[in-house]
Amino acid sequence: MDGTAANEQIASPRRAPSQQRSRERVERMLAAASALIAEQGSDAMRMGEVAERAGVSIGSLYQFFPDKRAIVWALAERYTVESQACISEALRDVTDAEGLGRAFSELVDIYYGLFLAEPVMRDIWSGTQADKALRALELADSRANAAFLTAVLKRLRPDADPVALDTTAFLVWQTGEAAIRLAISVDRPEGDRLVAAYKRMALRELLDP
Amino acid sequence: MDGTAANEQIASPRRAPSQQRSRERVERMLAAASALIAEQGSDAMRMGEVAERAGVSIGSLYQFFPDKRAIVWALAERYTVESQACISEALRDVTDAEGLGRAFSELVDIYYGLFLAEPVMRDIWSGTQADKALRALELADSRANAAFLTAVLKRLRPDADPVALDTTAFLVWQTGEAAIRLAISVDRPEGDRLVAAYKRMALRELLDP
DNA sequence: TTGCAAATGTGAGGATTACTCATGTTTTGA
DNA sequence: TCAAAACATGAGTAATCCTCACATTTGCAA
Repeated sequence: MDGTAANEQIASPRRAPSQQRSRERVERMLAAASALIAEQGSDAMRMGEVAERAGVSIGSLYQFFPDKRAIVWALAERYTVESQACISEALRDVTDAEGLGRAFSELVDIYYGLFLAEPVMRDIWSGTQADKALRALELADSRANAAFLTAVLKRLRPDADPVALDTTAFLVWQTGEAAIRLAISVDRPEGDRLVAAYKRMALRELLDP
Repeated sequence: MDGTAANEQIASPRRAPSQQRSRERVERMLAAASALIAEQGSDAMRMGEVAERAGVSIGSLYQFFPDKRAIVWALAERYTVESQACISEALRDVTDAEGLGRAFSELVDIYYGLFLAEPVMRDIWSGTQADKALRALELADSRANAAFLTAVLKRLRPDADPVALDTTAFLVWQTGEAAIRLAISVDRPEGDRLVAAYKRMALRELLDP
């Protein structure tokens, strides 16, 4: 996993941990950051607090992370990799319209549940769009996820315009993330209704050219 | 990312300008902030720079704006008020499905154009979701805009479940904003395709229960 | 006009925080 | 064994938001 696509702009180089001891310490730093983001949000997260909670010095933090955003970025990348594997698997074996309907619905539920349950993910995807680099990561991630959808669509409709299918998949994915973000920021019952409505709308677009 | 903690919920109130002189100065402050946001983004905007460019002292800035966010908020509110009037007018006279189709398509184009043309708006709506208060404003704004759509839907389908119509309108609006945000962050031709695809998807949902 | 309170204007300085760097400690590998 | 590389430290630096004590201007009643 290179992940250099969105890394161009920031990337002050930092040493990667090569010893067992430092690898464990980096894990503690990430865990501390994750906990703090869950409690207060990434904006309110203080580097000194991360260091203190991880039981390391401020200097050690900067030994492995070039700046504050890099910590959030590292956490975001983990979720990204994890969820991409999940999506790839869910859509791999889809061969017909009904299968797509089932898989898509399931996928939306999984994402919705993930956002509801993971405060860090929630914060990262709804609270760091100000950051150009993270926004680029999100866009690249969204494109990659949409590509799985595109592949399925091409299998279902081999004669359709590939560019149109690509556009549809990208749109469906991006609006899906928006719908879920919306759903988690309102009351639970309304959120559930919104997610259900989104599924209907998106599936119609996916299944009917 | 920001210099100072924003742990407090809402900014403390500040005196509103009551004299002609101060009203003009506040205008200059907002104009300066707008220009700086257009140039560098709201995150990179420095209060000292705003003051200097407006030809006022730092203290004067804080006389009328409790903090940095308040300036961005004030600019955002202007656009909000303006666009709400536009939406209300566009949807007021819709009485049939065809009319809704036309009005909706037009509205999406207007929004798309606005986002493309106004760097400040672009920054505000894609770069301030980190801010809890601004996110709340955006949500309230979205709800208000969706309400215009709901009113139209109720006129077109008086027998349908009002809650379902409400959900549909809210979903369509929110995903529309997401689609447009996506469209302006990719290449122009792809953006145009995405907006067109969104229109198709949303209109199908709006017109067909 | 005059006087005075309220509104407005000012900018040096307080407070916070991301980040650096000189220096000390531990691990590696030959 | 020992030198070099990796790692650890935390006081200090720079940047920035925002305050506050004091100066100036404006509105307005006497």
